[in-house]
Amino acid sequence: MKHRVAKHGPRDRSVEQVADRLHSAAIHLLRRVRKQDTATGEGPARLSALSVLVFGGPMNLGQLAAAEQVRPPTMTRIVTGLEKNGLAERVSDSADARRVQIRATPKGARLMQRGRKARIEYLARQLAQLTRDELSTLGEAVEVLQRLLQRWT
Amino acid sequence: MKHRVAKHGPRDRSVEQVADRLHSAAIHLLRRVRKQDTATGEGPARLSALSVLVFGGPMNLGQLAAAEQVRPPTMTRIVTGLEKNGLAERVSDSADARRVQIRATPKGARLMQRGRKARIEYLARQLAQLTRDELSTLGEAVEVLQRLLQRWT
DNA sequence: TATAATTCATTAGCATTGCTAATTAAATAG
DNA sequence: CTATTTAATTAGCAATGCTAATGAATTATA
Repeated sequence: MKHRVAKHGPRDRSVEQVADRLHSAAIHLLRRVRKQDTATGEGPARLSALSVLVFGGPMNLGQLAAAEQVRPPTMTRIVTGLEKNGLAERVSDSADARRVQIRATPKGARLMQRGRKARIEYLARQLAQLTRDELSTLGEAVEVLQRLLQRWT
Repeated sequence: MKHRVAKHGPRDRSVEQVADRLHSAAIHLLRRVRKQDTATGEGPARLSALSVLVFGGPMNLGQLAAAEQVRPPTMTRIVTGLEKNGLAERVSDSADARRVQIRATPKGARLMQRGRKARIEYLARQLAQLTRDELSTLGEAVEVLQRLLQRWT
């Protein structure tokens, strides 16, 4: 027990410190990057859903809602907005008439690629200020995060 | 020139790769953490503004709007909401009657501390799955990010 | 098979949060 | 003393989140 306690105390504090800073950094990072996205003329929810459609392929409304961690009525409205702007379309499911397949249109895919490009280039311009070591650390950390997010409960 | 190009090509691709993944990871991280915050009964904009007040001290509405990167009318409404719930209050500025000082109430400070605690503990529980090395990498990366965000243009 | 229960999407209605334009009140400049 | 500028607010629009209720289709069951 003793060595467990001795290991746990400092470890936990460090974990919480990282957690706190990570949270803060994520907020401030996204707040800045988001401004780039306004150039597309679409809101964040639509862009995020469109991104899932473009990079993940067509899916049902319910699946899309789950992927975006949003309730179905919310996703209904997001998809309606995307459809209105010609970025996605509803396709009726032949097997089950209750379901609706949602898929990105070519226009939607183009907008997504463009927006993604602008966003990443903007971020990359900022990251270019880092030293090679710092960038390398950041790269490793992002991979750690990706793995963590995959098995997140 | 030649060695610059040789260094630049691969470097840029890597920067963009990190940028892309960083963006995605930040989005998904916050999306999950945000759900914890709903337990406070306050929306994200109010919690974020309250956080600035609690940890940064009282300030004018305009300053608060700038700190939160929103327009003054938006902040007016956020402050009104906080005030309605007894979490912050408006204090008239003695020097300049156009200005309004906003400050967190004790209740607001308590809610903030509690919310922050819950949020960080939640995040920390997830981070606790990481190895010591992974956590250390993440810790370093977060510091890199913090420095970068400070000198962000 | 006929009916009951479930599932998927939508509609309706509410609250929050972002914006711009216009307004009000106060301070400052000319 | 008037004109301009500045700080905050009000008014009004759009996007995004929610729950509850509805409609339509599928699946389970009596």
